[in-house]
Amino acid sequence: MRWSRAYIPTLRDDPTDAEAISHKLLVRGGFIRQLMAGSYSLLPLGKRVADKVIGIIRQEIEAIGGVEFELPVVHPGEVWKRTGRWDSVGDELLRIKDRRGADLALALTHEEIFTLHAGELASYRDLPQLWYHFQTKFRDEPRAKGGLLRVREFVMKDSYSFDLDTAGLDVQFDRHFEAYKNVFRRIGTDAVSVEASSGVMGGTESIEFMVRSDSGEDDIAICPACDYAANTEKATSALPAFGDQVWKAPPERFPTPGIRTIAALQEAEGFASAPQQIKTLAYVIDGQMTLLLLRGDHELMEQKLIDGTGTADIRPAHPEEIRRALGADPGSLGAVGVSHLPVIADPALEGRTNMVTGANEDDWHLRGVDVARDIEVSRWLDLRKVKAGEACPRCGAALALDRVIEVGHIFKLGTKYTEALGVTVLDPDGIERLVVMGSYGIGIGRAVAAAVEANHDESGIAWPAAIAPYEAVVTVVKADDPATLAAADEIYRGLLAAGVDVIINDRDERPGVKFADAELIGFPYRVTVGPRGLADGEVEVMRRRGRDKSTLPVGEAVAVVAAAITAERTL
RNA sequence: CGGGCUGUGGCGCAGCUUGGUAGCGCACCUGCUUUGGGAGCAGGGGGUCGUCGGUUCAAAUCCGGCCAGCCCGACCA
Repeated sequence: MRWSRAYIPTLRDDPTDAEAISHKLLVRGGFIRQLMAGSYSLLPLGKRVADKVIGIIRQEIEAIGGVEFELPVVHPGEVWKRTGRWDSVGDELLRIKDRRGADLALALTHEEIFTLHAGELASYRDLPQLWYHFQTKFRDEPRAKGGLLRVREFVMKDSYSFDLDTAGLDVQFDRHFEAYKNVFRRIGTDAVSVEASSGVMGGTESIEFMVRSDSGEDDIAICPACDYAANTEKATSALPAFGDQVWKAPPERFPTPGIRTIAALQEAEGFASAPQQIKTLAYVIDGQMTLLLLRGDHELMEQKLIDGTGTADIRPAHPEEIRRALGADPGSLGAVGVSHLPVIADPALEGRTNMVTGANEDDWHLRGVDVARDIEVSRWLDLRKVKAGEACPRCGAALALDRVIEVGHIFKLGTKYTEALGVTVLDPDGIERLVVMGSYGIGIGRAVAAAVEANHDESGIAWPAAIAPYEAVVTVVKADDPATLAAADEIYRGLLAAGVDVIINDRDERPGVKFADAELIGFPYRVTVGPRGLADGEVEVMRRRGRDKSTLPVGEAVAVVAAAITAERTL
């Protein structure tokens, strides 16, 4: 490609609306432009990178037996109604009507439609199957942000496995796990796999692939000593036993005028350190007011509540509701003596005695509470958010918390969708069996952004060769000098002939501008051809990563660069 | 959805308080000089000031509605 014929609109300044590094660099480098909130056009460079990522994913999924489809983006609402997601998903699903008034939905994901097609499977002999495609999804996120990191419209690779039983699903799941590790390594991200919540997808087990970045929106707990790693939506930790002093008497009321917070109570009373308090939260779950109990210094992780109760219909109770149900305002609540409401308690409270909690009367608290004796717990459920430094549940080492970007997610779906849509096959005994499914996604744009987050420096992006928009740039120092241009052109053609994806910067610009653009865009190799070097029969080769330069005889440049790129391409 | 903020040429911004000929830097075009790390000089092109309405002799500027975008939070496969 000749730069003079390409469309590469680079910008000198960061766009004002960008925060994330990948957002700034992708816009400045001329890879993407925003159309509206959460919606980006890929410019030619962005398209080339995305295509290379797609190519790598395609290779890896084909390698584990995947066959490629392409499913529509506009779906009949009826299918989404049959699986129940028309109602359960909410406003994220963009609904439209056609001219006849029929309900349509924009694809949020493609479980429904792939499962529908799987209805043609008839025999166990047809299984296993592994189907995938690259297709646009639209999710009407309330708040898009971070450039390509969190958008409303995006292309995803999603694959779906169909098996006769869970053993088959396990095999396909494990194969995806390996394939995903390969993909993320090849695109230059050091992705870690973590246990995850399955959210509204349903299913029994799921693993997320995470890339560390301050621009991320998820947190993971990761053990430095063993292989434990989990999304904080799911992570747990081992807590040391708390040495409570025994209090034999029944709970005792004591006045706490004006005290409404755990911190204030800890401040006021020596016997009420935060871990000695019971935090009481009032939530409305599926319309039912419920008390949630946590240790005073612990925080609620709402996703655990959703996963544990099996409903996403949860919200904190309003102050009026609380007053009506308990007779006190938040800050003075407790579960002692409460029998008319369900009480869900975190296991960190199990067996604790001599604790402090609200008395359900403003300005009064109770001390000497024995959880087992004084509180009617209807259900124990891990609800707390893990904190950095707590002990790994497997090996006891201190857990670290990292901010990450979710770049891939694989789910064991089971029969949720095949059951809803009636997808069965006959097994060897002629018995009808529900097909067992898995689903596996990678967001292409997010993977590109994550690769930038992981591969950049102060002057721009430093793409891994495998996904760079071009693997090399030939920079013509003096484009209006025929001899220089001719020499550069010869190297350019030589690289093309050697199979290198190369662009020649033949524009009549000052060298500094061309160097800066090359580094901003992040081509892995730069060959600089100028009159000064040519006078000595030399050109300069610079590797983007590390920016180490070397001077080579003109005649050797093609072979050296081609060899270096060939080696890096397959890393 | 709650809170904060912003819409002025392709990009980044000033002008708005105190109404009166729309301005700066970058980018772009022409010429000359320059050319191995974001050149200099000279000349030039380009803007319904987000949008609709109101106030006024007069609105980028004051008032109101709407729209869009950004940030924090809630939310999120």
